[in-house]
This record gives sequence, C-alpha cells and structure tokens, in this order.
Amino acid sequence: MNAPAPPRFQPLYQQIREAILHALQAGEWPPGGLIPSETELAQRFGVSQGTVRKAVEVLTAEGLLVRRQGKGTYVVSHDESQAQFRFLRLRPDEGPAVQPVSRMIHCRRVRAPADVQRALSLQGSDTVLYIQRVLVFGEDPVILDDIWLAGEEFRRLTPQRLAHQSSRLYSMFETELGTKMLHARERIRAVAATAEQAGLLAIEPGQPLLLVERVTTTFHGRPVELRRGLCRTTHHHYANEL
Amino acid sequence: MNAPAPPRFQPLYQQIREAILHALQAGEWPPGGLIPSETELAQRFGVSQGTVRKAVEVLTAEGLLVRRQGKGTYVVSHDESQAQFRFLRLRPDEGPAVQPVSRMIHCRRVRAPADVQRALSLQGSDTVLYIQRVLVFGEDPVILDDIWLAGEEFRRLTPQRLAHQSSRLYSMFETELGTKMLHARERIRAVAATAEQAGLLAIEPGQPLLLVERVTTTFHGRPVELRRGLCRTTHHHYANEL
DNA sequence: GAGTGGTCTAGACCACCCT
DNA sequence: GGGTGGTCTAGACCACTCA
Repeated sequence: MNAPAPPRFQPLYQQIREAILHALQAGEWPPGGLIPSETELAQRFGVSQGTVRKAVEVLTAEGLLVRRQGKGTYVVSHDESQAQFRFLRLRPDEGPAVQPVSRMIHCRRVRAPADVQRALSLQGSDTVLYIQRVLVFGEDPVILDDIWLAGEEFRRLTPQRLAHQSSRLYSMFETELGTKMLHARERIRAVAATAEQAGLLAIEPGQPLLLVERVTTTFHGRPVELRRGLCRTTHHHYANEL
Repeated sequence: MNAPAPPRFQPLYQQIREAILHALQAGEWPPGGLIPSETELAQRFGVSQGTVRKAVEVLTAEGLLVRRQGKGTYVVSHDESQAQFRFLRLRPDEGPAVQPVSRMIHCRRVRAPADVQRALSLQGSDTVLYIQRVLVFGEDPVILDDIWLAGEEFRRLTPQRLAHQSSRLYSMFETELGTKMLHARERIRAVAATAEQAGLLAIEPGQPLLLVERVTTTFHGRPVELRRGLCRTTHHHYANEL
C-alpha cells in the first residue's frame, strides 16, 4: 500500500499569527493604529484568548506589534523613536543622537545593474528606483547612500514626490505606500574613499570609510531594497548589541 | 501622616527567573548539562508549572538555556555551533566559514591604561590580563585583536595556560573559569592601518581596516572584557541582521 | 467603572525521545 | 511506557488607562 502524504501540521497559534500577519499586510489596521482586543480576536478566529495572546506575543517579539497595558495592541510605526534607530545605527561618539538632514543628489528610475539584480532577485527587464543622497549630521556630511528600490510598491514613488521630504525615507515609504520593511541583512567592511566619494563627503581621497551594504526584505522574505551606505567614522560609530 | 514606602512588586515568573539565574551562576548545573524538569522546578519553588515555563522561556530567549523537546532543558555552552558565531561575526565573502587559527603575540598581566579602566569600570590599581593576537583564516592574517580581561575570574588565567589553546578563547573562558559572557556592545568604525598594524596583518600602511570595539558583560551587567579587533575586509565582511 | 493587557493556575492532550 | 517539553483551554485576579 502507498503511505498517504503526511499532512502538514502547524500549531494553532502559528496559524493565528499568519492570519494576523495577512490582515496586517492587507492594511486592515493602519500603522500606529489599534488592533482589536485579545478577546475580540479570539472570537473572530474561534480560539481561546490565551492562544491569541501567544500569537500576539510572537508578533510583538518580531517587532510588528507593540502592546501597551490598559490601552491595547498597536501596529508598530517607523515613526516611533523605538524604531527610529533600528535601521540607522550610526551614532555620534559623544553627545545625543542628532536627526540627520538628507541632501538629494540623484533620483531616477533605471534598469537595475547586474549586481543589484542579483541582490534583489530581479528579471533583466525590471526597472528600479535609484536614489543617491548625502546625510548631513549638523554641519558635517557623514553618510553617502546609494539606494535601489524594487517592486510594485515603488511604482507610485516618483522623483518629484521624493524631492522635498527625503530626510525620512522609511517613514514615508510606510505612510505613502504601506510597505513594511521587516528584516535587513547587512555586510560591513572598511574601504578607501574614491575621489568622487571624497568630494561628496568633504574628505581626502583614500581616507577609510565604513561601507554598509544592506538588503531589506518585506513580508515573505521578498527583497525590496538594496542600499550601500558609505560612512565617515571619525566622529561617529556604528553601534551594535550582541 | 507619612505614606509608607511603596513595596517593590515583581512578577512571580521574574523572581523564578532570578532564582534560576542564581543557580546557574553558582554553577549548580554545568554548561551543556540538563537542568531539572519543569515540574521539578515548580515543586522546588512552590509555583505552578506554567510559571516555571514562563521563566524558562525568558531565559531561553536570552540565550542562556536551550530546550529540546522530549529530552529536557540544557544550559547553553559556548562550544555549540549555535553560539559559535555569536561573538565572531566576520565571514568570508564567498565559501563556507573557516575556523580561524590564533597566533599569540603578547600575553601578560598589566595595569590597565586609562581608557581601558573607564570601559571596564576599574580602579586605578587594578591589573588586567592583556592579550594581543592575530587570527589567521586559512593562509591570511585577517584580524588583529587587543584584549583586556578584568576581574577575579581571570586571576587563575596565566599566560602559560593560554599559550597553546588560545584559538578558542571563549570556550576556554567558560570551561576553565565558569565565566558567562552574556552581553556585548560594539562600536564599529573604519580606520587606516598604522605601520605596526600593517606589518602584523601583512598589508600596506594606510590601508582601510574595520575597527570593532567591544565591551562584554557578565551576569549583572558587570563588564569583564574590552576587545579591539582590527579586521582586513578585502575578502571578509562583518555580518549583521536587523 | 469598564475595558485593556499582564500574571497565575490547573488540567488536558500532543509530539518527541529514550529504553 | 514513562518522561520530557509543546500546545491549548478556561477561569481568576491584578495593574493600568481613560472617560
């Protein structure tokens, strides 16, 4: 006799997590907004409140939800200070963190170069939005960013719309496009500044710079952003906790 | 009337977590060993099994315990592949990760320099164990480490004992001294190699190097290690996930 | 005071691992 | 078969927030 294909089991709370994730992805509750209470969700999905709680705990640990006692559970927003520095790890060596100002250099739609295609799993014909900018902390240009954005989400994002509020790119991606940046993988190395890079960062060619290469992925592991950041680290450092 | 000082409340499961932590710190169960079952711990502490479970979940999330279904809960060991790369984030750009070999350059007990004193919250008279070494990946010297170790834990650690098995420092710290390295804070920057550094890493002076400064802390946030690693990143990169 | 999340319990059943 | 952790439930009480 042929053995029947083994059914795929999955814990209930994982299925509830998926269900909430889909609702989140569908935009059922806005970023920063309140989701239904545990008891409401339990009724909606036909499970006990404790099971919903477990699912919400997981999503909270993943950084998608925030719970506030006495108030409710909120969809996380990239505007919050809590998330403000998740994707910007460069801190001044001394003194409080300063919000950088963005100076746009390029912003246009291009066909993706080969290495960008590879990083973002694109077809040869796909176009991406390319942005080059300098982040200025106080008086000093500190970061030179090359950014490539893939996917349908960025079809509606035109150079014009970016021009005037580019200092808070992530915040805008979210509010304008509903995109969720969930996970990022970074590769960090030290490189010498080229003449062009040195010019944009007001340093001498050959000076050491921190190169941060990042691929950001969204809901189901789909890559949507490749970013190469070159950082002056004379008065700033990249902070990390293990 | 004087209002009485408000009592400090703490959830039961947090107290149980502390209790388990103290047993761990006292060495009641060896690294890699099995701790008592949930029901046993529940009896011992006089709480329900679910409360013990919550405490163990927290400690598992903190990376101190590992649970294996059907077998039990284990004290984590730094030997495990799971923890092998927690403190060594440098990976080759291509190909599988290679276990580096350590070449000792200096190893002696010294009075801590001022900056090391600050980082490790030491008194002026305290001595520290100072180690300088080069980590060689395959054929290439890739990392130049300066390491300062503070505290009673390292009194028994002599240069002689380090000389021959220094390639797996952390593993040895633990097995030999029972020290637990729990948390680390890193500051990363790009610097130019000095002549001396260049000589040790077989590169040209002035070449860019990745400087990773790390302070490692143990059980109650007490700093025990300061490390400055200089890394060639021509064929390797520092990997990070956000 | 009503509603929310936070904690705690007791008990049930499952899947996994060993012997 | 007996022990372990993994999941799920139902119900209780607490602390916080807001009207």
